[in-house]
Amino acid sequence: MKMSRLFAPTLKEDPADAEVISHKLLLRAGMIRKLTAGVYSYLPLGYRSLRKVEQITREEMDAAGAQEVFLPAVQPSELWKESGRWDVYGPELLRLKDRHDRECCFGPTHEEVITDLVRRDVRSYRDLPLNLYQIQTKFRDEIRPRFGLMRGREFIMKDAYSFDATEDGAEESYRAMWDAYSRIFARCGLLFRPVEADSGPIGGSFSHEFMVLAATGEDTIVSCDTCDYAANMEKAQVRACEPAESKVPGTMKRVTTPGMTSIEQVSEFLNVAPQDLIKTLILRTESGPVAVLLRGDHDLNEVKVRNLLNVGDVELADEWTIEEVTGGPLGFSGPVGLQGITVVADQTIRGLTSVVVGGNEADVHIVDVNPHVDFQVDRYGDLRSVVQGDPCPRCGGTLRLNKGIEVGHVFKLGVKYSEAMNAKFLDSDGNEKPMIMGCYGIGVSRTIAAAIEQNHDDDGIIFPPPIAPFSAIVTPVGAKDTEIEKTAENVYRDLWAHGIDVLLDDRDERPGVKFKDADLIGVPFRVTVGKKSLAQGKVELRDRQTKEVELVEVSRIVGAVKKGLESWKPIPR
RNA sequence: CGGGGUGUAGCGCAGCCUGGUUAGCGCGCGUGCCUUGGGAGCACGAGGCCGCCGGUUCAAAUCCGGCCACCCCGACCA
Repeated sequence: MKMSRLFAPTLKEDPADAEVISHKLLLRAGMIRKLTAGVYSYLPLGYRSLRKVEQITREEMDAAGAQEVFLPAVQPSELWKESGRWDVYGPELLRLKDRHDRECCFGPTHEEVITDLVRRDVRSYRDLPLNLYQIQTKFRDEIRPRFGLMRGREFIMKDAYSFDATEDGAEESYRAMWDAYSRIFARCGLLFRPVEADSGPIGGSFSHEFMVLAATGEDTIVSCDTCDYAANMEKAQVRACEPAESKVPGTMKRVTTPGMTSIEQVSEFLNVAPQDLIKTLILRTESGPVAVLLRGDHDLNEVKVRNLLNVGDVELADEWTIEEVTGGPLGFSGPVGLQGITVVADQTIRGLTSVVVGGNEADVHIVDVNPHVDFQVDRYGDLRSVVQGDPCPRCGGTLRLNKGIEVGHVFKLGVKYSEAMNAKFLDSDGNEKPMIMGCYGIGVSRTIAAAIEQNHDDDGIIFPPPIAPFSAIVTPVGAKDTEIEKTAENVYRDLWAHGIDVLLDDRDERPGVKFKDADLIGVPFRVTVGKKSLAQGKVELRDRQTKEVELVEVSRIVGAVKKGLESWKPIPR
């Protein structure tokens, strides 16, 4: 492709409405343009990159035994009512009406459609296992789309669905997808980590998220520095700790703490460490209010509370509820003397003695309080979020926190949809059973954004070659010079003939402009054809990632570019 | 949906508070000259429903009201 004909409008300045780096660079590099909030057009460069991610995904999905299909984007409400999600999904589901006033939606996901498809034609265990996937546009009407391709409303997703006759088979399908995903992201040239994720009410450890490591990621990944334990923040377990030896309990005392409502304030005012405070959070749940006790320096993990209490949703209670439940105002809640409310405590509390708690009265805290002596706890559990340096729940090593971007999710669905939608098969024993399902998603467009978040510098994008729109660019520089132009053209044709996606910057621009654009759009290798080196029969090969320049004889440039592309490795930055 | 902010040329912005000739600047775009190893220089030029609707006024980009769009923070996010 010749640059003079390429539709890639690059920008010198950051567009005002872009906040994160991938969004800015995608716009500046002329890869995408916004149509409306959370909805983007892919220009040639953006679409080429997208297609490369798609192609890698296809190859690995096919290799893993999955088959590609293409399902409708517009779906009838009947299917969603059958699965029960029409009423549950909420405003994120884009609902439409056709001319006959029939309700439809634009698919945010395809469990309903695929389950319907499979139940019609799959009757026997002999037809299982089956794994079908598609790459398609999804629409989720997010409350607040942001960050360009990172969280659009319309986006490209690869979604796969597996159907198995047995639990073992379902686990095997899951494993195959897990492996395929690892290969896909590795082949894309990305640094990533599969992490355990909370699987919600279905239970089990059958959910993993694939996280691209990037300092700007929105999600926090917890990983062990000794073993391969890795989980997201919601799921990461805190290693059970031994109860402390019971010291001789002191006698609790009420003290005045005027206006001291936060842990920091109380800690400073009474001159005690936050670790010696207990914070008492009042939560509202569908089965009434609950008091949760945490050590002062720890943070609540709502998912863990939901799982322990087996409730659907929890939220922090408002002032009014707190006053009703504890008798005191917000900021002074404590477990001593609490009546008629379930008290659950993080396991860490078990080991504490002589702590400070709220007095359930304005401007009052209580010091020298001892669990089990001065108050009772109904249930203990792991209720806090992991912090950097916590011991690994598996091996005792040290846990580290890193930022990441979720690009893939593998999930064991079980029989949720097959039962609701009557997707059954006849087993070898003659019994009708629901199929066991799994679903597996990759945010294809988000992967591009994540790749940029992970790989960029001040000059622009540093695309890993497998997903770069073009692998190389030939840049003739210097005054109009027939020999330079001719050599550049020949090198370009040569690279092209050897199957390398190559650009020729044939624009009548000054060298600086060409260099800036090549860097901005992230072409992995640049072949500069200029006067100085050409006098020795050589051209320059520059690595976008390392910025290293190598002088190469014109006749050897194809080999040098190929070698560079093949030996490319992601560098943590 | 709550809080904050912004809509003026393709992009980035000034002008608005304190209404008044022809609405500016930088980049980009076109033409010419010149220049050519990291976003050059000069000259000329094209390009505007000043977000939309209504109101106040002799007069509105500017003041008032309504609406719309977009961005940020929060709640939310297979």
